[in-house]
Amino acid sequence: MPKSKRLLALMMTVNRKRKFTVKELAQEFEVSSRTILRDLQELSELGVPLYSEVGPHGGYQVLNERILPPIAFTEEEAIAIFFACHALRHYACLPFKTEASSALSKFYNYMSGDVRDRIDQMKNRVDFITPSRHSESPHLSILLDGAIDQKVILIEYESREGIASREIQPIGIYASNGLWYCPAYCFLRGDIRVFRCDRMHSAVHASDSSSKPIDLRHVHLGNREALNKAEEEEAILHVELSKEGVQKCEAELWAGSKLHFNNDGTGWLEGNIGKSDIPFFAKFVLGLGNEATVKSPPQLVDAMKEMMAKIMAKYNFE
Amino acid sequence: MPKSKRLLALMMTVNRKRKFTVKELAQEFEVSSRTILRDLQELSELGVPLYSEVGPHGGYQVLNERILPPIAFTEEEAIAIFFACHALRHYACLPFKTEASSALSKFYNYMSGDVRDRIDQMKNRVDFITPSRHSESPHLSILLDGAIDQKVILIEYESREGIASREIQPIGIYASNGLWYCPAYCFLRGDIRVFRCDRMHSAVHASDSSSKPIDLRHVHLGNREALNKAEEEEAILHVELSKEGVQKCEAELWAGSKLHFNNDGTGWLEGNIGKSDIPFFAKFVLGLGNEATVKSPPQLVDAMKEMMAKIMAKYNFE
DNA sequence: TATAATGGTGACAGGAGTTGTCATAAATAT
DNA sequence: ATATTTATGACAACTCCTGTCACCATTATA
Repeated sequence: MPKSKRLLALMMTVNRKRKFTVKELAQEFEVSSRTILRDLQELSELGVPLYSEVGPHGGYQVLNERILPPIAFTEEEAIAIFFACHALRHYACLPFKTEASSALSKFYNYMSGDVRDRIDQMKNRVDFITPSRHSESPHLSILLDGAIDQKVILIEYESREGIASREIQPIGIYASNGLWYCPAYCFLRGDIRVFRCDRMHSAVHASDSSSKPIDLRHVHLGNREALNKAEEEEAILHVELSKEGVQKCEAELWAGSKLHFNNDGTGWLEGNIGKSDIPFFAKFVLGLGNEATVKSPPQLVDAMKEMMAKIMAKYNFE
Repeated sequence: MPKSKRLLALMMTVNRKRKFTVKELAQEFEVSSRTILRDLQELSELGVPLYSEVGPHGGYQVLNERILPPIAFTEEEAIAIFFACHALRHYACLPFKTEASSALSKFYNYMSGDVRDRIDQMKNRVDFITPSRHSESPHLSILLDGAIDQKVILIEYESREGIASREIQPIGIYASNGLWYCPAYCFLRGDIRVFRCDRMHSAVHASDSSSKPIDLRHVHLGNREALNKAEEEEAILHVELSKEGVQKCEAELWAGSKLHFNNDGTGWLEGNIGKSDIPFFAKFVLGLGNEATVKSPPQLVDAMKEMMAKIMAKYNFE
């Protein structure tokens, strides 16, 4: 193999096996150790962060960083990647240790001149907005670890009733509307619940004397909904929606599976809801104003009336 | 210069000048044309999409794609980039011609094994969710072009009053909550307005006999708000919020500048609003239920009462 | 139609750069 | 001590890279 090709191949190999010896590579590439040594020095000069230790159990290592081999991106692709990463700046917290901005600036700097110009032109003209949040979610990494490695996490969680300790086994984390959520198996309830990450005052690996992890490897963000136990008494939700009502509902995550469309843009919500969720839906439907008409359950209409009565009362007497 | 280094340098040069002749490069690199020809063939084999035309004014060209030189990313950075791009899959429409998925799969495939494993582990455990929308926004590219090149765009826009033609000069586009918006100077109103891109039934460059572009180069997504003319009669909004109310308001884009916090997590909304926006705020505050108390303006309270009366009526007589 | 500009290919000799071998050194784990 | 491993220099052998030349094909332009 000619040297120019060997160097590129070496670059990939070296990234694959992060630790290796000169001899090993020499055999793999069918050249002498001396040659590999010379090659590694060249890679080093090209920017591959190599580190070596002499002695038994010594050898070469690639530090921290990985070299991405030359990749062909179309201009559009490069720009799409840029703005996707750019969008992450709206998040106060991310589950990755690094800031996305460091990756972004590397990417930007390596881009050829005209793509960079194009990006500069677009920078203030395109954005993916996420509401920026007041509250922080510092425990994302540990929750994600727990989800990947099937570990039990002990959290202090602030719910409406106050702060309490809970043992949970995370299924994953997701950001929606600028807030981080963590669906997890709750050992207290014996079921899957969604927790808001910014309401966790602390989160640690629950190692000693605590609940044993259960097998949730097959449960992930994509399929967790199907697994919710239906313990609670349910009611059938049926709400007719105007066109504007449909558009507002599309913004709601929970509505995804319940929302149906007519051809003219109007639609309706239909599905089972827990009776304990009725206050939530009452507020929501009230916010839709005249764009929604509740057909069922009657309890929901009652809840709305009650809520309106309270509001009325507030403004009449204040 | 040894060949291995020349190839890398050539890769960059070729990306910089997208069109070039063999002779040109031969002089630049101080080698013969024959060598350059051989080198270019090798680059081609390495994946650089080169295209050549013979004859006068012919020469080499790099097609569409650019080669990113080898970049060193830390594992965390690579992962952050991956998930940022991954998040774009929630969007039905993007202003980039390419799908983000093609860039993503390239990126993924070139990644070294263990980073890929790590990503696979995280794939179903981390997500940035954006509500997926029913409506399409096919005119994003043309709007973005208009914003960058200061062009007037003729759109057919569906507002509450029906469909009408309008001439606008876009300032930029942004996605929020899965919907695309386009702040633009509206020649009809003589002011900056925000349009929803999915309500544009068509969008074309307005070339003939139409309004001339005005100079909006200094106006962009970051500063457009300061430039809104305050023509309309305004009212002072003041709404007190419970803790839960604050959290709901944080999700609203418009609330950013109006939302204030108390130390205990409660807060209030304060700021000027146009009187024509009162119906909007009425619905919004109603959706907050008991979590909000309107202090001002009185017209807002009236609007809420009226709305509640309508809703009440609906359920009493149906 | 001729001409010049451009890419494309094959052959070949000379030589630049690459390679393997050997010697030697230094560090370190067992 | 000994084995393992990186590190460096020198030098001959030799690979493969390079330039030159010859020739062809295509195409814009005079």
